Amino acid sequence: MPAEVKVEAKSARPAAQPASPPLTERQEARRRRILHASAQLASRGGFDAVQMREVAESSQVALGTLYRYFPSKVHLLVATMQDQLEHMHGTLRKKPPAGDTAAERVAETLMRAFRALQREPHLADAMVRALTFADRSVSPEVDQVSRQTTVIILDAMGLDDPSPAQLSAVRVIEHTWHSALITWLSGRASIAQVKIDIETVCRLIDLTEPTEPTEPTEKL
Amino acid sequence: MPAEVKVEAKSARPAAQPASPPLTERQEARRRRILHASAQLASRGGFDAVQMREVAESSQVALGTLYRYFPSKVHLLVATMQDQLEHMHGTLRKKPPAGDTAAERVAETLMRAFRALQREPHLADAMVRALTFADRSVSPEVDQVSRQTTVIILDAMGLDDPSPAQLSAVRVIEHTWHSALITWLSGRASIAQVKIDIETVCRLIDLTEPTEPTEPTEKL
DNA sequence: ATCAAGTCTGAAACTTGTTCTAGATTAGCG
DNA sequence: CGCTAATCTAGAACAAGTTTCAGACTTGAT
Repeated sequence: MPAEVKVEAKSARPAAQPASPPLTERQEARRRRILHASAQLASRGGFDAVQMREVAESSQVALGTLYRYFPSKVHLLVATMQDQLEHMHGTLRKKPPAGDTAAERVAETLMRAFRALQREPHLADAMVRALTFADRSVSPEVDQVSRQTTVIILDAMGLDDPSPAQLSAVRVIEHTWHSALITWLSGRASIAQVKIDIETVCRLIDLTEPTEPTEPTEKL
Repeated sequence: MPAEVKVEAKSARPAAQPASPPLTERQEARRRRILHASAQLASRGGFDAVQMREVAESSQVALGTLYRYFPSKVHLLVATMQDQLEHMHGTLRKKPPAGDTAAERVAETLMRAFRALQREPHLADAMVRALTFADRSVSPEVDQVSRQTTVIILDAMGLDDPSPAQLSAVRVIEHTWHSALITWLSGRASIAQVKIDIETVCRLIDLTEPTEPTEPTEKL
Protein backbone atom coordinates (compact mmCIF):
# COMPACT_ATOMS: atom_id res chain seq x y z
CA MET A 1 0.00 0.00 0.00
CA PRO A 2 1.50 3.30 -1.05
CA ALA A 3 1.88 5.78 1.74
CA GLU A 4 -0.36 8.74 1.31
CA VAL A 5 1.51 11.49 -0.40
CA LYS A 6 1.08 14.95 0.93
CA VAL A 7 1.36 17.53 -1.79
CA GLU A 8 1.51 20.80 -0.01
CA ALA A 9 -2.10 20.67 1.04
CA LYS A 10 -1.71 24.05 2.61
CA SER A 11 -2.94 26.56 0.11
CA ALA A 12 -4.67 24.32 -2.39
CA ARG A 13 -8.39 23.64 -2.08
CA PRO A 14 -8.94 20.37 -0.28
CA ALA A 15 -11.73 18.58 -2.06
CA ALA A 16 -11.60 18.94 -5.80
CA GLN A 17 -12.01 16.57 -8.69
CA PRO A 18 -8.99 17.13 -10.92
CA ALA A 19 -5.90 16.59 -8.80
CA SER A 20 -6.19 13.50 -6.64
CA PRO A 21 -6.94 14.71 -3.16
CA PRO A 22 -5.13 12.54 -0.62
CA LEU A 23 -8.04 11.95 1.71
CA THR A 24 -7.99 9.38 4.45
CA GLU A 25 -11.06 7.29 5.09
CA ARG A 26 -12.21 9.45 7.96
CA GLN A 27 -11.77 12.50 5.80
CA GLU A 28 -13.73 10.94 2.99
CA ALA A 29 -16.44 10.10 5.50
CA ARG A 30 -16.48 13.67 6.78
CA ARG A 31 -16.77 15.02 3.27
CA ARG A 32 -19.68 12.69 2.60
CA ARG A 33 -21.44 13.65 5.82
CA ILE A 34 -21.08 17.29 4.92
CA LEU A 35 -22.50 16.83 1.43
CA HIS A 36 -25.34 14.78 2.84
CA ALA A 37 -26.20 17.40 5.43
CA SER A 38 -26.01 20.08 2.77
CA ALA A 39 -28.42 18.26 0.47
CA GLN A 40 -30.75 17.52 3.36
CA LEU A 41 -30.93 21.11 4.55
CA ALA A 42 -31.27 22.33 0.98
CA SER A 43 -34.17 19.96 0.41
CA ARG A 44 -36.00 21.52 3.33
CA GLY A 45 -35.71 25.19 2.62
CA GLY A 46 -33.52 25.90 -0.37
CA PHE A 47 -30.51 28.18 -0.53
CA ASP A 48 -31.29 30.12 2.62
CA ALA A 49 -31.84 27.01 4.70
CA VAL A 50 -28.31 25.82 4.06
CA GLN A 51 -26.63 27.65 6.92
CA MET A 52 -23.00 26.88 7.45
CA ARG A 53 -23.32 26.49 11.22
CA GLU A 54 -26.16 24.07 10.77
CA VAL A 55 -24.34 22.10 8.10
CA ALA A 56 -21.37 21.84 10.44
CA GLU A 57 -23.43 20.73 13.39
CA SER A 58 -25.55 18.39 11.35
CA SER A 59 -22.51 16.68 9.88
CA GLN A 60 -20.67 16.59 13.22
CA VAL A 61 -17.80 18.71 12.10
CA ALA A 62 -16.41 21.98 13.41
CA LEU A 63 -17.19 25.11 11.46
CA GLY A 64 -13.52 25.60 10.68
CA THR A 65 -13.31 22.11 9.27
CA LEU A 66 -16.34 22.67 7.07
CA TYR A 67 -14.56 25.69 5.64
CA ARG A 68 -11.43 23.67 5.12
CA TYR A 69 -13.36 21.23 2.99
CA PHE A 70 -15.49 23.79 1.19
CA PRO A 71 -14.13 27.31 1.23
CA SER A 72 -17.54 28.95 0.89
CA LYS A 73 -21.23 28.22 0.95
CA VAL A 74 -21.31 28.46 -2.83
CA HIS A 75 -18.45 25.99 -3.12
CA LEU A 76 -20.37 23.64 -0.88
CA LEU A 77 -23.56 23.88 -2.90
CA VAL A 78 -21.80 23.54 -6.22
CA ALA A 79 -20.10 20.42 -4.90
CA THR A 80 -23.52 19.21 -3.82
CA MET A 81 -24.70 19.75 -7.36
CA GLN A 82 -21.75 17.81 -8.77
CA ASP A 83 -22.75 15.00 -6.48
CA GLN A 84 -26.37 15.04 -7.59
CA LEU A 85 -25.45 15.39 -11.25
CA GLU A 86 -23.32 12.30 -11.05
CA HIS A 87 -26.18 10.40 -9.55
CA MET A 88 -28.52 11.64 -12.23
CA HIS A 89 -26.16 10.79 -15.04
CA GLY A 90 -26.08 7.22 -13.74
CA THR A 91 -29.87 7.12 -13.66
CA LEU A 92 -30.21 8.53 -17.14
CA ARG A 93 -27.74 6.06 -18.55
CA LYS A 94 -29.92 3.18 -17.47
CA LYS A 95 -32.86 4.29 -19.55
CA PRO A 96 -31.62 6.20 -22.57
CA PRO A 97 -34.14 8.49 -24.28
CA ALA A 98 -36.09 6.93 -27.11
CA GLY A 99 -36.75 9.81 -29.51
CA ASP A 100 -36.14 9.51 -33.23
CA THR A 101 -34.14 12.68 -33.67
CA ALA A 102 -31.29 14.05 -31.60
CA ALA A 103 -33.39 17.07 -30.74
CA GLU A 104 -36.15 14.88 -29.37
CA ARG A 105 -33.79 12.80 -27.32
CA VAL A 106 -32.10 15.83 -25.78
CA ALA A 107 -35.42 17.43 -24.97
CA GLU A 108 -36.62 14.21 -23.42
CA THR A 109 -33.48 13.91 -21.35
CA LEU A 110 -33.71 17.46 -20.06
CA MET A 111 -37.37 17.07 -19.27
CA ARG A 112 -36.59 13.95 -17.34
CA ALA A 113 -33.98 15.85 -15.36
CA PHE A 114 -36.47 18.63 -14.90
CA ARG A 115 -39.02 16.24 -13.45
CA ALA A 116 -36.41 14.97 -11.04
CA LEU A 117 -35.74 18.52 -9.92
CA GLN A 118 -39.45 19.13 -9.47
CA ARG A 119 -39.50 16.41 -6.86
CA GLU A 120 -37.02 18.41 -4.78
CA PRO A 121 -37.66 22.01 -5.73
CA HIS A 122 -35.88 23.41 -2.69
CA LEU A 123 -32.77 21.42 -3.41
CA ALA A 124 -32.95 22.57 -7.00
CA ASP A 125 -33.24 26.14 -5.81
CA ALA A 126 -30.17 25.90 -3.64
CA MET A 127 -28.03 24.29 -6.30
CA VAL A 128 -29.06 26.44 -9.23
CA ARG A 129 -28.87 29.70 -7.29
CA ALA A 130 -25.39 28.75 -6.09
CA LEU A 131 -24.34 27.90 -9.64
CA THR A 132 -25.37 31.19 -11.13
CA PHE A 133 -24.26 33.26 -8.18
CA ALA A 134 -20.80 31.74 -8.14
CA ASP A 135 -18.00 34.19 -8.75
CA ARG A 136 -14.59 33.58 -10.31
CA SER A 137 -13.24 31.78 -7.27
CA VAL A 138 -15.63 28.94 -7.99
CA SER A 139 -15.04 28.83 -11.74
CA PRO A 140 -13.22 25.49 -11.80
CA GLU A 141 -16.02 23.76 -9.95
CA VAL A 142 -18.76 25.42 -11.95
CA ASP A 143 -16.92 24.51 -15.11
CA GLN A 144 -16.84 20.92 -14.00
CA VAL A 145 -20.63 20.98 -13.60
CA SER A 146 -20.91 22.49 -17.04
CA ARG A 147 -18.73 19.79 -18.56
CA GLN A 148 -20.75 17.10 -16.88
CA THR A 149 -23.94 18.61 -18.28
CA THR A 150 -22.39 18.75 -21.72
CA VAL A 151 -21.55 15.08 -21.52
CA ILE A 152 -25.12 14.24 -20.61
CA ILE A 153 -26.48 16.20 -23.56
CA LEU A 154 -23.98 14.78 -26.01
CA ASP A 155 -24.86 11.34 -24.70
CA ALA A 156 -28.49 12.00 -25.47
CA MET A 157 -27.57 13.18 -28.95
CA GLY A 158 -25.60 10.02 -29.48
CA LEU A 159 -22.52 11.87 -30.63
CA ASP A 160 -18.91 11.00 -30.00
CA ASP A 161 -17.31 13.62 -32.11
CA PRO A 162 -19.36 16.80 -32.16
CA SER A 163 -18.62 19.58 -34.63
CA PRO A 164 -17.94 23.10 -33.43
CA ALA A 165 -21.40 24.10 -34.56
CA GLN A 166 -22.91 21.31 -32.57
CA LEU A 167 -20.93 22.31 -29.51
CA SER A 168 -22.28 25.82 -29.90
CA ALA A 169 -25.79 24.48 -30.01
CA VAL A 170 -25.12 22.44 -26.90
CA ARG A 171 -23.80 25.50 -25.11
CA VAL A 172 -26.90 27.45 -26.03
CA ILE A 173 -29.05 24.58 -24.80
CA GLU A 174 -27.23 24.66 -21.50
CA HIS A 175 -27.71 28.40 -21.24
CA THR A 176 -31.42 27.97 -21.82
CA TRP A 177 -31.59 25.09 -19.39
CA HIS A 178 -30.04 27.04 -16.55
CA SER A 179 -31.92 30.23 -17.18
CA ALA A 180 -35.25 28.50 -17.67
CA LEU A 181 -34.73 26.69 -14.38
CA ILE A 182 -34.17 30.01 -12.68
CA THR A 183 -37.32 31.54 -14.08
CA TRP A 184 -39.23 28.50 -12.91
CA LEU A 185 -37.67 28.51 -9.45
CA SER A 186 -38.43 32.17 -8.96
CA GLY A 187 -42.02 31.60 -9.97
CA ARG A 188 -41.84 33.64 -13.17
CA ALA A 189 -42.41 30.74 -15.55
CA SER A 190 -44.63 27.70 -15.37
CA ILE A 191 -43.53 24.13 -15.85
CA ALA A 192 -45.27 24.17 -19.20
CA GLN A 193 -43.31 27.22 -20.24
CA VAL A 194 -40.01 25.62 -19.32
CA LYS A 195 -41.00 22.62 -21.40
CA ILE A 196 -41.73 24.81 -24.39
CA ASP A 197 -38.46 26.67 -24.03
CA ILE A 198 -36.50 23.44 -23.87
CA GLU A 199 -38.24 22.05 -26.90
CA THR A 200 -37.73 25.30 -28.75
CA VAL A 201 -34.02 25.48 -28.13
CA CYS A 202 -33.55 21.83 -28.96
CA ARG A 203 -34.62 22.55 -32.50
CA LEU A 204 -31.28 24.26 -32.86
CA ILE A 205 -29.76 20.83 -33.00
CA ASP A 206 -31.55 20.08 -36.22
CA LEU A 207 -29.96 23.16 -37.74
CA THR A 208 -26.51 21.79 -37.11
CA GLU A 209 -27.27 18.40 -38.52
CA PRO A 210 -27.88 19.22 -42.15
CA THR A 211 -27.89 15.85 -43.88
CA GLU A 212 -24.91 13.83 -42.82
CA PRO A 213 -25.05 12.55 -39.26
CA THR A 214 -21.38 11.70 -39.09
CA GLU A 215 -18.86 13.84 -40.84
CA PRO A 216 -15.32 13.16 -39.69
CA THR A 217 -13.89 16.12 -41.57
CA GLU A 218 -13.32 18.69 -38.90
CA LYS A 219 -11.21 21.77 -38.88
CA LEU A 220 -10.68 24.19 -36.06
CA MET B 1 -43.85 78.52 -0.65
CA PRO B 2 -46.46 75.95 -1.65
CA ALA B 3 -46.25 72.40 -0.46
CA GLU B 4 -44.20 70.09 -2.62
CA VAL B 5 -46.00 68.97 -5.70
CA LYS B 6 -46.36 65.27 -6.23
CA VAL B 7 -44.73 64.11 -9.37
CA GLU B 8 -46.42 61.46 -11.38
CA ALA B 9 -43.96 58.78 -12.42
CA LYS B 10 -44.54 59.21 -16.09
CA SER B 11 -41.87 61.48 -17.45
CA ALA B 12 -38.79 59.33 -17.02
CA ARG B 13 -40.02 56.06 -15.62
CA PRO B 14 -42.75 53.97 -17.19
CA ALA B 15 -44.48 52.34 -14.23
CA ALA B 16 -42.48 49.85 -12.28
CA GLN B 17 -45.38 48.88 -10.03
CA PRO B 18 -49.02 49.17 -10.92
CA ALA B 19 -49.91 50.89 -7.65
CA SER B 20 -46.81 53.00 -7.31
CA PRO B 21 -47.38 55.65 -4.67
CA PRO B 22 -46.75 59.19 -5.84
CA LEU B 23 -43.40 60.51 -4.70
CA THR B 24 -42.66 64.06 -3.70
CA GLU B 25 -39.82 65.84 -5.41
CA ARG B 26 -37.49 65.32 -2.50
CA GLN B 27 -38.35 61.67 -2.50
CA GLU B 28 -37.78 61.38 -6.20
CA ALA B 29 -34.44 63.09 -5.68
CA ARG B 30 -33.53 60.68 -2.90
CA ARG B 31 -34.42 57.72 -5.07
CA ARG B 32 -32.28 59.09 -7.85
CA ARG B 33 -29.33 59.71 -5.51
CA ILE B 34 -29.59 56.17 -4.25
CA LEU B 35 -29.65 54.66 -7.73
CA HIS B 36 -26.74 56.83 -8.74
CA ALA B 37 -24.68 55.80 -5.74
CA SER B 38 -25.55 52.20 -6.39
CA ALA B 39 -24.41 52.35 -9.99
CA GLN B 40 -21.27 54.21 -9.01
CA LEU B 41 -20.24 51.72 -6.34
CA ALA B 42 -21.13 48.83 -8.62
CA SER B 43 -18.96 50.28 -11.37
CA ARG B 44 -16.01 50.23 -9.00
CA GLY B 45 -16.13 46.75 -7.59
CA GLY B 46 -19.18 44.87 -8.73
CA PHE B 47 -21.74 43.14 -6.58
CA ASP B 48 -19.64 42.97 -3.44
CA ALA B 49 -18.68 46.63 -3.61
CA VAL B 50 -22.30 47.71 -3.37
CA GLN B 51 -22.56 47.77 0.40
CA MET B 52 -25.79 49.03 1.81
CA ARG B 53 -24.13 51.22 4.43
CA GLU B 54 -21.95 52.80 1.78
CA VAL B 55 -24.84 53.34 -0.59
CA ALA B 56 -26.72 55.04 2.23
CA GLU B 57 -23.84 57.26 3.18
CA SER B 58 -22.94 58.01 -0.40
CA SER B 59 -26.49 59.06 -1.23
CA GLN B 60 -26.93 61.01 1.99
CA VAL B 61 -29.75 58.93 3.26
CA ALA B 62 -30.18 56.94 6.45
CA LEU B 63 -29.83 53.20 6.23
CA GLY B 64 -33.43 52.72 7.26
CA THR B 65 -34.54 55.04 4.48
CA LEU B 66 -32.53 53.13 1.93
CA TYR B 67 -34.37 50.00 3.01
CA ARG B 68 -37.67 51.79 2.77
CA TYR B 69 -36.97 52.61 -0.85
CA PHE B 70 -35.39 49.28 -1.76
CA PRO B 71 -36.25 46.43 0.57
CA SER B 72 -33.05 44.52 -0.15
CA LYS B 73 -29.71 44.79 -1.89
CA VAL B 74 -31.04 42.67 -4.72
CA HIS B 75 -34.06 44.93 -5.11
CA LEU B 76 -31.72 47.88 -5.30
CA LEU B 77 -29.52 46.33 -7.94
CA VAL B 78 -32.44 45.13 -10.03
CA ALA B 79 -33.84 48.64 -9.91
CA THR B 80 -30.42 49.87 -10.99
CA MET B 81 -30.62 47.50 -13.91
CA GLN B 82 -34.08 48.78 -14.86
CA ASP B 83 -32.61 52.23 -14.88
CA GLN B 84 -29.69 51.27 -17.09
CA LEU B 85 -31.87 49.23 -19.41
CA GLU B 86 -34.10 52.18 -19.99
CA HIS B 87 -31.13 54.29 -20.85
CA MET B 88 -29.84 51.63 -23.20
CA HIS B 89 -33.17 51.23 -24.91
CA GLY B 90 -33.14 54.92 -25.65
CA THR B 91 -29.64 54.69 -27.07
CA LEU B 92 -30.51 51.71 -29.21
CA ARG B 93 -33.60 53.37 -30.60
CA LYS B 94 -31.51 56.19 -32.00
CA LYS B 95 -29.44 53.88 -34.15
CA PRO B 96 -31.50 50.86 -35.11
CA PRO B 97 -29.59 47.78 -36.25
CA ALA B 98 -29.05 47.48 -39.96
CA GLY B 99 -29.04 43.75 -40.66
CA ASP B 100 -31.03 42.22 -43.47
CA THR B 101 -32.68 39.48 -41.47
CA ALA B 102 -34.38 39.63 -38.11
CA ALA B 103 -31.80 37.24 -36.72
CA GLU B 104 -28.97 39.52 -37.81
CA ARG B 105 -30.61 42.58 -36.34
CA VAL B 106 -31.24 40.91 -33.01
CA ALA B 107 -27.70 39.59 -32.83
CA GLU B 108 -26.36 43.02 -33.69
CA THR B 109 -28.50 44.65 -31.03
CA LEU B 110 -27.42 42.22 -28.35
CA MET B 111 -23.79 42.55 -29.31
CA ARG B 112 -24.12 46.28 -29.07
CA ALA B 113 -25.55 45.90 -25.60
CA PHE B 114 -22.78 43.49 -24.78
CA ARG B 115 -20.16 46.00 -25.82
CA ALA B 116 -21.78 48.57 -23.58
CA LEU B 117 -21.58 46.14 -20.68
CA GLN B 118 -17.94 45.46 -21.45
CA ARG B 119 -17.22 49.10 -20.81
CA GLU B 120 -18.47 48.67 -17.24
CA PRO B 121 -17.82 45.06 -16.42
CA HIS B 122 -18.16 45.56 -12.69
CA LEU B 123 -21.51 47.23 -13.07
CA ALA B 124 -22.58 44.42 -15.35
CA ASP B 125 -21.46 41.92 -12.74
CA ALA B 126 -23.51 43.55 -10.01
CA MET B 127 -26.64 43.82 -12.08
CA VAL B 128 -26.58 40.39 -13.66
CA ARG B 129 -25.66 38.59 -10.46
CA ALA B 130 -28.51 40.35 -8.69
CA LEU B 131 -30.91 39.43 -11.45
CA THR B 132 -30.17 35.74 -11.38
CA PHE B 133 -29.84 35.57 -7.62
CA ALA B 134 -33.19 37.24 -7.05
CA ASP B 135 -35.70 35.11 -5.23
CA ARG B 136 -39.49 35.22 -5.45
CA SER B 137 -39.75 38.41 -3.45
CA VAL B 138 -38.17 40.26 -6.36
CA SER B 139 -40.14 38.54 -9.10
CA PRO B 140 -42.20 41.55 -10.13
CA GLU B 141 -39.12 43.67 -10.61
CA VAL B 142 -37.18 40.96 -12.40
CA ASP B 143 -40.16 40.36 -14.59
CA GLN B 144 -40.20 44.00 -15.49
CA VAL B 145 -36.58 43.77 -16.60
CA SER B 146 -37.46 40.73 -18.63
CA ARG B 147 -40.35 42.51 -20.33
CA GLN B 148 -38.13 45.45 -21.13
CA THR B 149 -35.58 43.12 -22.68
CA THR B 150 -38.29 41.45 -24.69
CA VAL B 151 -39.40 44.80 -26.04
CA ILE B 152 -35.86 45.60 -27.10
CA ILE B 153 -35.53 42.31 -28.95
CA LEU B 154 -38.91 42.57 -30.63
CA ASP B 155 -37.97 46.09 -31.64
CA ALA B 156 -34.85 44.75 -33.30
CA MET B 157 -36.88 42.10 -35.08
CA GLY B 158 -39.24 44.77 -36.32
CA LEU B 159 -42.31 42.93 -35.11
CA ASP B 160 -45.49 44.35 -33.71
CA ASP B 161 -47.50 41.20 -33.44
CA PRO B 162 -45.28 38.23 -32.68
CA SER B 163 -46.59 34.70 -32.94
CA PRO B 164 -46.36 32.34 -29.97
CA ALA B 165 -43.49 30.53 -31.67
CA GLN B 166 -41.66 33.80 -32.08
CA LEU B 167 -42.21 34.67 -28.45
CA SER B 168 -40.74 31.31 -27.51
CA ALA B 169 -37.70 32.04 -29.60
CA VAL B 170 -37.35 35.42 -27.94
CA ARG B 171 -37.56 33.83 -24.51
CA VAL B 172 -34.85 31.36 -25.43
CA ILE B 173 -32.73 34.21 -26.71
CA GLU B 174 -33.13 35.99 -23.43
CA HIS B 175 -32.18 32.84 -21.54
CA THR B 176 -29.06 32.52 -23.60
CA TRP B 177 -28.27 36.19 -23.22
CA HIS B 178 -28.41 36.11 -19.44
CA SER B 179 -26.59 32.86 -19.05
CA ALA B 180 -23.90 33.74 -21.55
CA LEU B 181 -23.31 36.99 -19.70
CA ILE B 182 -22.83 35.04 -16.51
CA THR B 183 -20.29 32.69 -18.02
CA TRP B 184 -18.44 35.69 -19.36
CA LEU B 185 -18.55 37.57 -16.07
CA SER B 186 -17.28 34.58 -14.15
CA GLY B 187 -14.41 34.18 -16.60
CA ARG B 188 -15.57 30.86 -18.00
CA ALA B 189 -16.27 32.12 -21.49
CA SER B 190 -14.50 34.60 -23.72
CA ILE B 191 -16.07 37.53 -25.46
CA ALA B 192 -15.75 35.64 -28.70
CA GLN B 193 -17.61 32.71 -27.25
CA VAL B 194 -20.46 34.90 -26.10
CA LYS B 195 -20.67 36.33 -29.58
CA ILE B 196 -20.89 32.87 -31.10
CA ASP B 197 -23.56 31.81 -28.65
CA ILE B 198 -25.65 34.87 -29.39
CA GLU B 199 -25.34 34.38 -33.09
CA THR B 200 -26.16 30.71 -32.73
CA VAL B 201 -29.31 31.24 -30.76
CA CYS B 202 -30.46 34.03 -33.03
CA ARG B 203 -30.74 31.55 -35.85
CA LEU B 204 -33.77 30.23 -34.02
CA ILE B 205 -35.60 33.27 -35.25
CA ASP B 206 -35.32 32.14 -38.82
CA LEU B 207 -37.07 28.93 -37.87
CA THR B 208 -40.15 30.79 -36.78
CA GLU B 209 -41.77 32.58 -39.64
CA PRO B 210 -45.04 30.76 -40.00
CA THR B 211 -47.81 33.33 -39.71
CA GLU B 212 -46.41 36.12 -41.79
CA PRO B 213 -47.36 36.11 -45.45
CA THR B 214 -44.14 37.89 -46.29
CA GLU B 215 -41.47 35.55 -47.50
CA PRO B 216 -37.75 35.52 -46.56
CA THR B 217 -35.27 38.33 -46.46
CA GLU B 218 -36.90 41.54 -47.34
CA LYS B 219 -35.97 44.95 -46.16
CA LEU B 220 -38.56 47.09 -44.53
C1' DA C 1 -50.94 78.19 12.20
C1' DT C 2 -51.57 73.72 14.04
C1' DC C 3 -52.20 69.01 14.49
C1' DA C 4 -52.05 63.94 13.14
C1' DA C 5 -49.95 60.79 10.24
C1' DG C 6 -46.40 59.54 7.77
C1' DT C 7 -41.29 59.84 6.75
C1' DC C 8 -36.41 60.37 7.76
C1' DT C 9 -32.40 59.97 10.79
C1' DG C 10 -28.85 57.99 13.69
C1' DA C 11 -27.61 54.32 16.18
C1' DA C 12 -27.81 49.92 18.08
C1' DA C 13 -28.99 45.15 17.58
C1' DC C 14 -29.55 40.91 15.20
C1' DT C 15 -28.32 37.28 11.55
C1' DT C 16 -25.45 34.56 8.96
C1' DG C 17 -21.23 33.95 6.12
C1' DT C 18 -16.40 33.98 7.01
C1' DT C 19 -11.96 34.27 9.59
C1' DC C 20 -8.98 33.55 13.46
C1' DT C 21 -6.93 31.41 17.62
C1' DA C 22 -5.44 28.16 21.03
C1' DG C 23 -5.47 23.81 22.38
C1' DA C 24 -6.63 18.66 21.49
C1' DT C 25 -6.29 14.87 18.22
C1' DT C 26 -4.51 12.22 14.47
C1' DA C 27 -1.30 10.49 10.91
C1' DG C 28 3.01 9.29 9.25
C1' DC C 29 7.83 8.22 10.64
C1' DG C 30 12.12 6.83 12.78
C1' DC D 1 7.09 4.54 21.69
C1' DG D 2 7.87 9.32 20.93
C1' DC D 3 8.23 13.17 17.58
C1' DT D 4 6.47 16.48 14.29
C1' DA D 5 3.38 18.31 11.17
C1' DA D 6 -1.04 18.40 9.76
C1' DT D 7 -5.77 18.33 10.99
C1' DC D 8 -9.72 18.97 13.91
C1' DT D 9 -12.47 21.26 17.55
C1' DA D 10 -14.74 24.85 20.21
C1' DG D 11 -15.48 29.23 20.39
C1' DA D 12 -14.71 34.11 19.82
C1' DA D 13 -14.46 37.67 16.58
C1' DC D 14 -15.42 40.11 12.37
C1' DA D 15 -18.19 41.73 8.13
C1' DA D 16 -22.13 42.99 5.74
C1' DG D 17 -27.18 42.49 5.03
C1' DT D 18 -31.27 43.44 7.57
C1' DT D 19 -34.29 44.96 11.42
C1' DT D 20 -35.67 47.89 15.06
C1' DC D 21 -36.47 52.09 17.73
C1' DA D 22 -36.82 56.67 19.66
C1' DG D 23 -36.86 61.08 18.33
C1' DA D 24 -36.79 64.89 14.69
C1' DC D 25 -38.71 66.45 10.46
C1' DT D 26 -42.39 66.76 6.44
C1' DT D 27 -46.62 66.53 4.55
C1' DG D 28 -51.48 67.19 4.03
C1' DA D 29 -55.58 68.79 6.00
C1' DT D 30 -58.08 71.52 9.13
